[in-house]
Amino acid sequence: MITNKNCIIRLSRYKNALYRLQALGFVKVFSDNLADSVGGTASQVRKDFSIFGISGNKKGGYQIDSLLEKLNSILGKDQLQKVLVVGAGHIGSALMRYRGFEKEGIKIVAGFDIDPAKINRSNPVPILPLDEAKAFIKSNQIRIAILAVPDIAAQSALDLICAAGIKGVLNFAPLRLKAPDGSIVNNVNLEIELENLIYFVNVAEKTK
Amino acid sequence: MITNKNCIIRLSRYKNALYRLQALGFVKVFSDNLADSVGGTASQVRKDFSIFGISGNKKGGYQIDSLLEKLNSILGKDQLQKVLVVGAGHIGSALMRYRGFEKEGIKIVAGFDIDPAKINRSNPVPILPLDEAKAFIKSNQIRIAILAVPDIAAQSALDLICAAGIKGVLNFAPLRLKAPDGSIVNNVNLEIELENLIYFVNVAEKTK
DNA sequence: TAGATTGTTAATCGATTAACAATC
DNA sequence: TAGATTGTTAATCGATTAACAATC
Repeated sequence: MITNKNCIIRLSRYKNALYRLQALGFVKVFSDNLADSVGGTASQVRKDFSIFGISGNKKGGYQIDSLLEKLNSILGKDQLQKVLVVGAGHIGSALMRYRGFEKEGIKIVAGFDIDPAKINRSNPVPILPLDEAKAFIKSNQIRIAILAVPDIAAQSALDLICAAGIKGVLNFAPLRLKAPDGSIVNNVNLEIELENLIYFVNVAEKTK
Repeated sequence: MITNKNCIIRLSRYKNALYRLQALGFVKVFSDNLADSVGGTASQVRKDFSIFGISGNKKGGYQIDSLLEKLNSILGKDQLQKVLVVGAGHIGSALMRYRGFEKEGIKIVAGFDIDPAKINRSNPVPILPLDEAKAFIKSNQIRIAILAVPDIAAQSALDLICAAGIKGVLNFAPLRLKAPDGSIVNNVNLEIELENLIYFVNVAEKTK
């Protein structure tokens, strides 16, 4: 099955839109409606669904509840996803306290840091010494981590957690990391996001 | 000039790579080297440059310092970019304290919140009442903002700051906002980033 | 000069969109 | 039935890559 990142992101958006439609009392949806809700085309909605073998009714559109079941299953949302945060600095701490993940079935189960002053085992999300990460990852079978450590520490922290069993990492350090074999690293680069925004704002300003 | 977001992101990466090469003592660079540093192809490097009329020497590659000058000018890095943060919750506060923007010439000049308890005018980055945002934006001519408020407040906060003169917004609220005319909204959706990662980790697991 | 590298055009690749037969 | 919507194939679009003449 050939799928690109954008396609999967659209599945997430469809899912979110479907929950909103469901909350409004809708029971079924047409590719047309769904396209409007996420800002795409009806063609693309049907195409995306067909890639995953999701089918509707030739005239009646799609049942929202069964569509949600299928999307949730594809997106791995039929089980709670345990995630850990490496780095308890500003960004890492904010993510540990962020409440938005819960409703998506994502639970941050622990944070890790090398700084002894940051350790706090009685926190709602306990902050543990990085030394203990390996054992924790193995015994809790964690596969996903958020990396929010200083640039200089990022590669070694990545290597450490991947060696312990982490398979997917969301990296906030603004540098390109070498993903160990068998692991995936996605990047959130805030500096580059802002630079990008500044570029397009400048362009819009000039062409005005 | 037709440019897509990916192309501009690559320009940022070239810039960052060039600073690293410069720090290592290099004076010139070939499209080949640069491609290696950012994980692209030499063709694409030359193509990207040609889009912006950047030329090198037929045999001698590119002078790093003059190349950096050109990239910095394109990316608007020849002047300090003043940015404000709307929402002084976990994420907003973390961004205000984040030191990584400075080295990119991006300065967070103020935060805004509706909660009187969050107001702190003597903070290194002062946190002001949202009421004052309009006057602040106008008198300081701010064009870029980071939006980190609860979902429910996001659209109205966006409308408010855009009406005051904000042209580009980096939005952290995980919902699709309607950008007022003349303004650009880019989204950082952490829930969707994690969902995406989880999907690809699951796929890798299955196909193994 | 010979060899190497650029700059640009052409070819390829992949993703999106349009079209339409199937069908409820 | 007539009309509307899906599912899929074909066409289009845009971005990336390859190729190569120009040239240092």
